[in-house]
Amino acid sequence: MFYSRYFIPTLKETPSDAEVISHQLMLRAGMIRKLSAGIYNYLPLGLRSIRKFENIVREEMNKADAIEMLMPSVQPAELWQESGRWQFYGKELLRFKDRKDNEFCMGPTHEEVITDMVRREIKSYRQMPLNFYQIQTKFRDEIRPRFGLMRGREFIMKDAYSFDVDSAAADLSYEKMYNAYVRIFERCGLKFRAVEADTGTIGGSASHEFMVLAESGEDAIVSCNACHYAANVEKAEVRVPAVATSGGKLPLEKIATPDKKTIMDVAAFLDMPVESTIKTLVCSNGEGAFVMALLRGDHELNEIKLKNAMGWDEIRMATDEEILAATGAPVGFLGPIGVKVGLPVIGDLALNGMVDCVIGANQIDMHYTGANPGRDFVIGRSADLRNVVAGDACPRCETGKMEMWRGIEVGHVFKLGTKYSEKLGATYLDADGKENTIFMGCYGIGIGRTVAASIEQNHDENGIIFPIPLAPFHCSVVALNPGKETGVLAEAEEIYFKLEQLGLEVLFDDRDERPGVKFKDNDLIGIPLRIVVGSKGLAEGKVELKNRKTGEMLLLPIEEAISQVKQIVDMALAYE
RNA sequence: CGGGGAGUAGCGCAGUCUGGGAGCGCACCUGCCUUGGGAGCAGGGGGUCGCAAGUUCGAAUCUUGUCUCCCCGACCA
Repeated sequence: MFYSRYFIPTLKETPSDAEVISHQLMLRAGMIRKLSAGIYNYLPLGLRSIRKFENIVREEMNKADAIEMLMPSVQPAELWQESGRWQFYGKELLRFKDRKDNEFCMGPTHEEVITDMVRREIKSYRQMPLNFYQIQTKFRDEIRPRFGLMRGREFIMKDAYSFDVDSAAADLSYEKMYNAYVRIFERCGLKFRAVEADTGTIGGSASHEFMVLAESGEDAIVSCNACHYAANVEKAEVRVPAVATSGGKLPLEKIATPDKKTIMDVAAFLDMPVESTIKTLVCSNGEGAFVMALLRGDHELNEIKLKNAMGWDEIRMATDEEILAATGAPVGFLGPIGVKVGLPVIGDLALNGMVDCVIGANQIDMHYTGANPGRDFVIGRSADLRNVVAGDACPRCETGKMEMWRGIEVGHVFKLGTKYSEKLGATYLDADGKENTIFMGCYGIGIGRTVAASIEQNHDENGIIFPIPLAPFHCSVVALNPGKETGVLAEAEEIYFKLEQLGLEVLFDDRDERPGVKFKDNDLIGIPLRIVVGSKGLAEGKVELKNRKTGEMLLLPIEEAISQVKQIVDMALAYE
């Protein structure tokens, strides 16, 4: 590609509304431009990277026996009403009507559409297993789009849906996809973790998220430093603590704690370690049900765990007014002793080993000391309710300690079971002629998000450092002073054609610009390898080869520079 | 949806408090010059000051309304 005839509108200054580094660099490198909140134009350079990733995904999906197809982005409301998600999905689903007043939505995902197709076409166990995928534009009317391609409203996604005769067969399909995902992200040269995850609104029995590790990641994840256990903190299990049954020594005593409403204040006021305090939180399912949750003072409530423990669909912290009504006590001094009858009390597992604690007295400006679970108050039930923290013991192995990371969720695989096939009536006849419900799985990869994540993980002060498999071009040829040194331009052009003949994707910087401008642009847009052709080197028959990632710079004979580029690129693209 | 901030040239911003000429840097165009890390000089083009209404002799500036965008939170594959 001749740079002078291409379109790469780079920016010297950082646009003020870009927060994270990948967003800033994609704008500066001329890869994307914003059209509206969370909606972007993919400029030529950005599209090239996106296509690179799409093709890796496509190859690995095909290898894993998934079949490509394409579904519409506009979907009829009827299907969503049938699955029940027309009500459940909320404002995130962009809805509209056509001229005949029929209702439609922009597809945020395609379980309904694919299941509809399958129920019409699949009648026999002989037709399965099946796995359909597509790479397509989705729309989700996010409350707060941000971070450029990382969380857009319109975005490109690869989604796949598997159909199997039973749960065991579905497990195999799931495993195939999981392995394909590992290959995909390994091929891109990204540092990532596959973690156990909550299934959220999609539902289903099990799921893993694929997380690209990056400081700016929106998710907190943990992994064991000894075994393979890794999970999103939303889901990460706590090792059941050994129960100390020694019992409390101190008597229960009510003490005035004027105005001490937070755990830190109370602990400091009473000169007690925070670990000896119990905090009391009240949550609501939003439909009038409440629960009192007890945690060790320094622990953090995991709302998803509590929601799942209660079997609720929704959860939120209760408001101050609701708490007063439900418990009869003001926020800041809540406790389980003498609480209103009928309010369920659930305690975190960590409480089992605690003795002589500080706990709210359910009365303004009062706390109890010497409180002991079991002796002084009853915990209705015990469950894992808290967030895992770094250094916690691994729930799966004996020796491991948990490490914490930030991650960007780029892929998610779900075992759906029969959730959608049942609602939509997707069934088949087995060998005995008996009707059964199809078992499903669904598998997503954020295409644009992965490209953004790769930038988040690979950049320096000069710009993007693309891994070769995702780079818009493998290498560039920079002709120095082409306007004046016509010999240089001709020689550089020849090198450019030779590289292209080797099957390499080359950006030929033939612009009549000063060298500094070209170097800056080349670094900014993240071309992995750069050959500089100048009159001085040419006098000795040499050109300069620079590696964007390592910064290594070599003065080499022309043919050698060409063969080295070829070799480096081939090595980076090889995968097995 | 709650809290905070911002809309002035393609980008980054000043001007607004205290009403009266629409400005600066980068980018762009022309010429000269320069050519290994975003050069220099000279000349030039480009803006309904987000939109609407109001106050005023006069509004980017004051008032009211409205739209959009950004940040934090809640929410969210």
